[in-house]
Amino acid sequence: MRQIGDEELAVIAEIARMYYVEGMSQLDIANMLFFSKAKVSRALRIAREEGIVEFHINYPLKRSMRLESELKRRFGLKEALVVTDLYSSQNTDISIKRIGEMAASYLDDILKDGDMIGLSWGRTMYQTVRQLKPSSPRKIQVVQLVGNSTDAYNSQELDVTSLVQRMAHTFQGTATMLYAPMYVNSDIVRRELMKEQLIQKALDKINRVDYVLTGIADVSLDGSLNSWAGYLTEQKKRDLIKKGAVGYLCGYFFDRDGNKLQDPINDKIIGIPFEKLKNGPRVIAAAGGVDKTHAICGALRGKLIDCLITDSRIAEKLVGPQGG
Amino acid sequence: MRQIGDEELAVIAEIARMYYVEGMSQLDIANMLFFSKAKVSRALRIAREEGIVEFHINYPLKRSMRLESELKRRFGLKEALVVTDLYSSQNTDISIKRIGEMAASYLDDILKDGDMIGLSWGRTMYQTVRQLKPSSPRKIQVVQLVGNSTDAYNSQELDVTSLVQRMAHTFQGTATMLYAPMYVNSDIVRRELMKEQLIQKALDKINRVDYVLTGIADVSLDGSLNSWAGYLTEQKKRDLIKKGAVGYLCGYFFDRDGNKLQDPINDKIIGIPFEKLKNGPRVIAAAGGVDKTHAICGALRGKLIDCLITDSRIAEKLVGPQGG
DNA sequence: CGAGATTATGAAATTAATTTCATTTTACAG
DNA sequence: CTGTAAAATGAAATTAATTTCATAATCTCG
Repeated sequence: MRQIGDEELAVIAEIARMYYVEGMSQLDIANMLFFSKAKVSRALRIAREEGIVEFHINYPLKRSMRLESELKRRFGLKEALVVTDLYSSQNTDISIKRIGEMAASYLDDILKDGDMIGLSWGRTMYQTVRQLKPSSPRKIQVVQLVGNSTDAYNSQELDVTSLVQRMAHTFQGTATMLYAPMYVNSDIVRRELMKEQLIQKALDKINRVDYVLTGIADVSLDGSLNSWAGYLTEQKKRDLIKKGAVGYLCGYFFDRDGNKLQDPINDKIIGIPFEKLKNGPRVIAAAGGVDKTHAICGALRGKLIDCLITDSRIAEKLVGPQGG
Repeated sequence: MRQIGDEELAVIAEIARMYYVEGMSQLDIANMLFFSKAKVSRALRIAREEGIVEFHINYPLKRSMRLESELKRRFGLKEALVVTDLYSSQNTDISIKRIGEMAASYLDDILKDGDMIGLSWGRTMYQTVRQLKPSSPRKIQVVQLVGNSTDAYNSQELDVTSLVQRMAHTFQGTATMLYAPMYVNSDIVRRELMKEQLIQKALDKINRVDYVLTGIADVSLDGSLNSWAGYLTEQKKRDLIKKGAVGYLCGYFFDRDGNKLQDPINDKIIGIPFEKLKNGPRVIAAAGGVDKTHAICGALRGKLIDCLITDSRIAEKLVGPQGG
């Protein structure tokens, strides 16, 4: 993508301010700054694309009580939050933003002084952390649940470590990082690494978290394929799917019944133990997007999660006749 | 103004989300919700007007170092912050928002644990407090500098007390309120009131603040006239202007040299003593808008303030040949 | 330096958003 | 119930924003 200079960015920001904040017309802006109308229009597009201008809706997201109680009943969930729209968006990014907003407000509701919460990685986690607006600060402990993935889609911000630190900072709590890669191939190296003081201490904290906050990824040939690039080969993915993988959560691939998949990759993880997910902390999964139904359904059937935050489109499918 | 129902508000919020957040066209939204295009367009107007959608520009405001140092030199200010535009907005509300944004970021820079800051009232104060985004919490003490004005333009949010509480809450500091009217006509009543424990304690704190944060209002026949309505009669204003009043700050009317105006109204105040402004705390004044130049100039000449936060249009006039 | 490719530009064409205006619906006093 | 005023509505006209397209500027690599 094309690079935008600093000076240019300032002009774009100014144009965005004039248009959105001041409500000037593009024509007036163009005349004032001696630009063509086209240039102003293009500047505004860049402002939106680059996040120079952000839109915020001061109105709470709508929830569907019907779907929430149906989900709870059907899958024995302790809690369910279903974000509804008046229409159904087909855009994954937007679903994820909305689910993240809902998750952020839920966390603000439930977290209390002294709580320990473990964080996983992914776009939904990023959107959740980004949108946290604590109504009051809390001395929570935020713990990194899994090691760092190779490059977290090449973005600093999506990195687990950053998320953990950001969340801790937002609540004015403390952050505990797990300074290790998510997967370590050599058994010997992994075992030794896990004995290191620093790692050991983090793993110990992971075992004591009150809450686990994670996303759920779907494993399919199309789907979120691209996101995984650079860190899971196309071949390996096909292999996993053949073995029955439908979803992925906290580093583990699981099948349609939510069982940990029999594959070496699932034993190379540095992070929260799989069994710990099923008993112990309250596992909050925030997940949505174009089609994560199978993945979420697997996680639900395997009782991997206690609280699901999703959107109405997915919830409808989950409670539908073929759902449970 | 017309009343908008709750259900309708939800629809408007949803439309705003679809248009601004998701980037859908108004036509698509109209088709999806079975509305006319006109209705969607009107809903979006309401969303903007009612603040259901808010625009945020992720780019720092530009400052003019030239004007800042010139102001400091010319008026012996300890500090000056000048917000610049690529163009000159004629809209007072927007100037005030921008100055408030700058003031908010300045406060985040300077306030330290244990600092005591006194707050005055007005639209600029409101915009400042609203836009505070502490980079870290601080145990500051926020003190109400003047009593409550009769109705603060009929708006709860603009009320000094609310501002003080909100600022304290934002920084996670403490709030000290001055539970009294700003002006008390009867000398006896005023003196007795000031002896009350609660008031006395507040006044005592006021005398010990490290910073004073205030706006500056201009006193002129047109100008911000309307804002003062209900609390200063047209006749009284004419009278004050005849006596030489050009500006107003922390409850006091002052003349073009920044001297406290000789008028009974200036002795009926419950709040920070006038002399205290000139020696003691660092007085930070945030002020701008269509024409506050005379008022600000008076305050500067009288050395009523130590730090001025304003916009480039006013700063240019202040440093211009006729300025000092 | 220069040929080819890439990117930037603004006038004009197209598409989208807003406003007008005539009509319908709703609110409400009698 | 009326009758009247006020508010809401959508088709059409107007105005605003975006995209296209032809051209100009800039960058890239031999």
